[in-house]
Amino acid sequence: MSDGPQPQTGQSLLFLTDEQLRKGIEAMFFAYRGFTADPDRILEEKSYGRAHHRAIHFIHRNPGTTVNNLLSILGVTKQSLNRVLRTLIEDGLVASTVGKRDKRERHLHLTTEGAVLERALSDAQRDRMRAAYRAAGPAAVAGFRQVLEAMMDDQARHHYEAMKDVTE
Amino acid sequence: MSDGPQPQTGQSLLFLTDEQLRKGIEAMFFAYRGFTADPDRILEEKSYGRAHHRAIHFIHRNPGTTVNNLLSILGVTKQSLNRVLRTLIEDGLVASTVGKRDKRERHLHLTTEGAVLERALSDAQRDRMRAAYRAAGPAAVAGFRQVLEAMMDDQARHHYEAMKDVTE
DNA sequence: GACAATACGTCAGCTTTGTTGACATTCCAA
DNA sequence: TTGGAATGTCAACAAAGCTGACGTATTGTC
Repeated sequence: MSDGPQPQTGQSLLFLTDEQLRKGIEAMFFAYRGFTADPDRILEEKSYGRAHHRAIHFIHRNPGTTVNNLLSILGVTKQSLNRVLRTLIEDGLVASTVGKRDKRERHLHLTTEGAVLERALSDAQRDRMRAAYRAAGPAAVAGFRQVLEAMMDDQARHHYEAMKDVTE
Repeated sequence: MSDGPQPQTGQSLLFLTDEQLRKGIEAMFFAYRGFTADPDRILEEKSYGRAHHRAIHFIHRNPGTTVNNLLSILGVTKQSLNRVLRTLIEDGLVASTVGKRDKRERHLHLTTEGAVLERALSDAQRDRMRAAYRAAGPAAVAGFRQVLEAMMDDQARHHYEAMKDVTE
């Protein structure tokens, strides 16, 4: 209602029609499938799943993170994360060390072997992302990131921003 | 390695660094969670899942589609789709009619009740998408769509484009 | 020192949604 | 007309999410 066709200055609001939004929705669906396809192939060989990938990715990004912190980043229950984490630790990809200051905490790191898998998964996913970025160009990429950030929940955006400035 | 800092003409290739790509990957992950959050809440009340949402969405977009066609759009096995479809048919949201020309085929439509749920889900998802679009602006939206399209598999892009011109 | 709160791990059981394999029906072409 | 291909259904199983309950070690507080 509030977005009726008010004659707008120059740049019209045509990009906010239901039809345009629907296409955006479908683009997200199809693109996300492409986004996960390449790592999925690698994971399948090792009989891991997407959950393992997510854990590995964020442990890599936040080395030494605690289980609780990882939980809130991933937005799953601890039972669910624990199952994944246990297999990764058993398989020697992730190391869990007792906290120095607080001995209740476990700090998570990738082992050398874990870092190898992380690199393989990351490379596969980045290759596709790079091709898409290159095809679309820098201006499109900026817009892409802007829209995605606006689509996040507040909590997710917080995590996202927190990791942003690791290397910036 | 291949994207070392080669001095580029004007517009640098800084947006293709591993770090930038990694942020794009994380943006996709967090944004997709937001993207599905609102419909998920509605679905939970009716004890349906995301798979039901996808089926309803694409049946709405391609009324009269066959099971096989829906299969190739959704990219799952027919057994998986069948379970979802069966509950939707039992619950009276989807109508399945035997094909006239080919009696092996089943043509799928939303019932009135199905269309009501589709609308509710669609509205919820579009609201978030609209807010993100509005916040980012038309230029960003164009870039967003460009990058997503470039990220799709060929087959997905084909389906995406095929549905594009329904109303254009 | 007693006791509540925190961080983590685990067990049991359930749901959704993906998989493979077997099977019925229908169409088409040799 | 008959055998193979295509379409869709049923059965059983696996991955990965969830809730709830409980145990243990540690921390911090009264």
